[in-house]
Amino acid sequence: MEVAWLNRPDVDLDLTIGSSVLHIPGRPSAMKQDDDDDDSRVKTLRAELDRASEENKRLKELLADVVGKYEALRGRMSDAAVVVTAVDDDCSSAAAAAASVSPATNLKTKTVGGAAASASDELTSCKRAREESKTKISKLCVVKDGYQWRKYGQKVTRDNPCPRAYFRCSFAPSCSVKRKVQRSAEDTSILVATYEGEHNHGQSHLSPVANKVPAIAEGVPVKSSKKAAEQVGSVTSPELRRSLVEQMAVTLTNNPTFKTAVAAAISGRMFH
DNA sequence: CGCATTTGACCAGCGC
DNA sequence: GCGCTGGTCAAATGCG
Repeated sequence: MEVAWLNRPDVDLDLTIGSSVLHIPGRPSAMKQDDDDDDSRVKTLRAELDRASEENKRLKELLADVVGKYEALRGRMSDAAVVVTAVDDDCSSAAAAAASVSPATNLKTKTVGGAAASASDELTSCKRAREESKTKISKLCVVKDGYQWRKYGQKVTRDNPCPRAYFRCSFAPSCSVKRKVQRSAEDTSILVATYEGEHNHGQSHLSPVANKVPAIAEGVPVKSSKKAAEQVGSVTSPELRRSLVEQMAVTLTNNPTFKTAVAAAISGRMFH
């Protein structure tokens, strides 16, 4: 959209009227009385015109300001559209496993389409916040990596005030994989996940290899722990990385909640 | 009523 | 041996 009329040549906003406008050439100056009257009238008119010019100037500045803000807003709208599009399109190049920035109402563990989403300690501890504002989009990420996790413990560790949650894979009773999830001490918006062990069973909707990048699977920029780093290190080949990216892309593309959440988050940033 | 989560208690490893 | 810390257990609790 464009404020086209602003640039039209037939619309001239400059209403400044110079003193010459009031000059009446060739007028006889003999009649003193009339001259005095004229002088006072001229002064009055000039003063009025000065006021009008002043107001015009102010209005012009105001309009310029509004147009500037409009253009800025338009630019941000474009950027937002690019982001959404990127999520939509670049899903084909995103990382492995399902990760979703979800509305808080999805925080509780649910089984969806055979895959399970496990909530971390932080997620469950924020139930109150969820109840307080169900319409707000949470910054928290619902963990969704294709496996079913069962929480079996929680502990506050020494180096981090945020509690650490312990999960076991409940997809198969014999599976010994464990997962630890803890909010980063430096940035509480970051969830750090650590995986231990290997799944000895198939995955519900993702290939087992996706599980080897737990950090990415959490949908958060993870500061990899030693063990997680070891596991991530096992998928450093470009082919494998590409594969993981494609898998995550598909998952995100098919996740309407993710799209909605991203759009809501963007609009929330724009108007606050 | 069944299942998942919560949470305090317990255990093991490690450093002093 | 003691204390600290991380990890696990299991009874209690909540929810659908």
